[in-house]
Amino acid sequence: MKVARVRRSFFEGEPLEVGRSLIGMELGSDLSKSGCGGLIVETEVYMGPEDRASHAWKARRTARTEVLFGPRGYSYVFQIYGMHYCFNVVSSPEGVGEAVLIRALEPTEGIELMEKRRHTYVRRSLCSGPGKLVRAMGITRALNGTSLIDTYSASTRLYLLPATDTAFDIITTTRIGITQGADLPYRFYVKGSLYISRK
DNA sequence: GCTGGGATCGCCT
DNA sequence: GGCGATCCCAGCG
Repeated sequence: MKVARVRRSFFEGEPLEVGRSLIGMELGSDLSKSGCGGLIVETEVYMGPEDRASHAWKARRTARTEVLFGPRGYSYVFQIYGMHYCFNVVSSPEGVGEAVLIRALEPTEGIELMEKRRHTYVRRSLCSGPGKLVRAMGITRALNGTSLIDTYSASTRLYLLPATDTAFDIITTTRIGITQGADLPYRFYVKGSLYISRK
């Protein structure tokens, strides 16, 4: 049983530091009594109203982004390109809208289940992208607004565990797939990892 | 009310 | 490397 989840205070740091600190942590899901998860090897930070790439740009709120403007430590899951989903963790206090996008995992648990969900046995491709890891982990829009901190209960089925192995270097670079704010160094990944979405 | 673009992925050449 | 799939929402009228 996973119990040592991260605490709310983890998300109270400076946004870019939170994004960087998530590297090496374990993200897991325990859905339908079948756990799976992996080590976070790639993240991107989306700032609040001032970040043109952020859904919180101009502090515009919609039904879709409501969770993004909620309290820290909750999952923000949204659909992209009509067919994929992205998973974020809200890292700002209520009303601000900063979040960290989880972009890639090194698979560690429930590999067979993730292979089944992804229809591939290629380990390095299982979770090497935001849409891929969401599919592999069984994360759906139903998990939008799920707490990732402190308590573990029947309704909180996603968890984050502190990094156990921190013997890696982190590369800081620009975010992927955006046009606005494309020059900002808000992306982090594990140097040399086989499991990142792109160099 | 219509149109175009988006924090993607997998298949094609 | 290029492209289509396919939904949400912003911008325009």
